[in-house]
Amino acid sequence: MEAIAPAKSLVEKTYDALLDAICAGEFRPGERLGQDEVAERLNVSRQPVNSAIAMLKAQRFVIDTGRRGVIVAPVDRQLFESIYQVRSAIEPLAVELATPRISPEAIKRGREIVARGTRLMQSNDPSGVLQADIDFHTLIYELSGNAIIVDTMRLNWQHLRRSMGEVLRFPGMTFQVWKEHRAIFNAMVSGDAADAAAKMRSHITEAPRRVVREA
Amino acid sequence: MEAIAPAKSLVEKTYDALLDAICAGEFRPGERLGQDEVAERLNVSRQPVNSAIAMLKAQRFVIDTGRRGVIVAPVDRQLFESIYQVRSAIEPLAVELATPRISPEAIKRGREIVARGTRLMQSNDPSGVLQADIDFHTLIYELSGNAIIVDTMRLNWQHLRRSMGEVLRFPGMTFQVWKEHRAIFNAMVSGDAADAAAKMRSHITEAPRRVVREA
DNA sequence: TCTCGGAAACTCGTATACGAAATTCGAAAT
DNA sequence: ATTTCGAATTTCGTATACGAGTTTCCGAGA
Repeated sequence: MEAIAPAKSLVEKTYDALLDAICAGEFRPGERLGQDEVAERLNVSRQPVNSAIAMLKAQRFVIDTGRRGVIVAPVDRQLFESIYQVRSAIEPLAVELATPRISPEAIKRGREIVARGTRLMQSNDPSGVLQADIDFHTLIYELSGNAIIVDTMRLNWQHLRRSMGEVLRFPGMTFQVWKEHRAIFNAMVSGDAADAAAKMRSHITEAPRRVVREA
Repeated sequence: MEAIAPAKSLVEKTYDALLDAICAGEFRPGERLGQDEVAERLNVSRQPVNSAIAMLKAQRFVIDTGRRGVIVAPVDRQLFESIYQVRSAIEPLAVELATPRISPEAIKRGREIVARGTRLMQSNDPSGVLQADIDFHTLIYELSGNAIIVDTMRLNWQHLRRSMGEVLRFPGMTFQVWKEHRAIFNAMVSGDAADAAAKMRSHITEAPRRVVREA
């Protein structure tokens, strides 16, 4: 029952590869992204690379220097804070919308994610925990039935991956967070949307305080 | 004191032209968008058109048919509702953030927009009123100092333009709305962020009820 | 040694070319 | 008249080519 593979174009593959490389920190902030260089690395012509970079530019992952191509955008504390401000408003909404739409399969999947996150916490696997964090929140976005939330937050999480890659300790990297995830999800399962949303609100509001703060 | 013109590339110009044409309803939903056709119409080669369409695809303004190019996305009531759900969360936040950052020039500009919107209401100019509506909310996004809000809502308003182009009466097309705008802005000017945010919340929550509802 | 000028090399944006997939259209068969 | 099969046409995705603007580099002059 796999959704049919849409046969990605080279532009899409290039975009995905670049975005992932940037967010995983394989390209350093400020580093120049040459089209020839990327094209050779991915074994495509410059044409798909040019298109992909245009999209990354519109999404603030790279910056146009005006003269010779683009550079990887610096990791911006302002952007990080902007995203958390937005999350403080969007996440509780997503929970409200998702709670009455939760399904047995979703419950199963949610519990699996919480268990996985908690387990990876114990085995001290930062990137695994981050992925579980993303998965947990993305599950809620998808359950919300709101396509705008899904799309918007997908991009925002990519930005967050960058910020969190810089510091080893990130908001999801504590036991407290996974206790909160569990509590939020339990409230959702029990159908108490208001309680779940309130728990989510404080979850997000407290999260940035847990990050090491630096200019 | 004009910001220097960034010398837009053909890709950007093509993207802007296509987006505006789609949102203004010049291309009908479901209509095929041929690259050659667009290229000729804008006097550019297919290359910038291809890039621009790739971006529009990622932003849901056009849909890939898989076989021969793309079609203009149908105006989707679900999308409209999703955006209003998001706005119900984002707009009050934007007001909270913007209120303590308001400047004398911003006050001047805000009053000008409200006056213009009210005036165009009276002269029965729907597209002018819509533009004033967009301007009013965009001013608040910009004052919020939150780049994510600015970027996200710019795209969302383009989607809304499409929805509202379908129905002659849209949420901004009533006197009540402009009375509310004025009240919100006055609360912001007086520095009462909580009151302004509350007023904005009900402004957004009530708005969709004012639109003619149709499948 | 340091500065300056200009030529060579690089890199990007855009145009054009090419191959593959899909659609269209017409002719032959029923 | 209708259906079917395949060749011609259309159109896209991607590669390659080209022109313009920048940067780099090196040698001449101070």
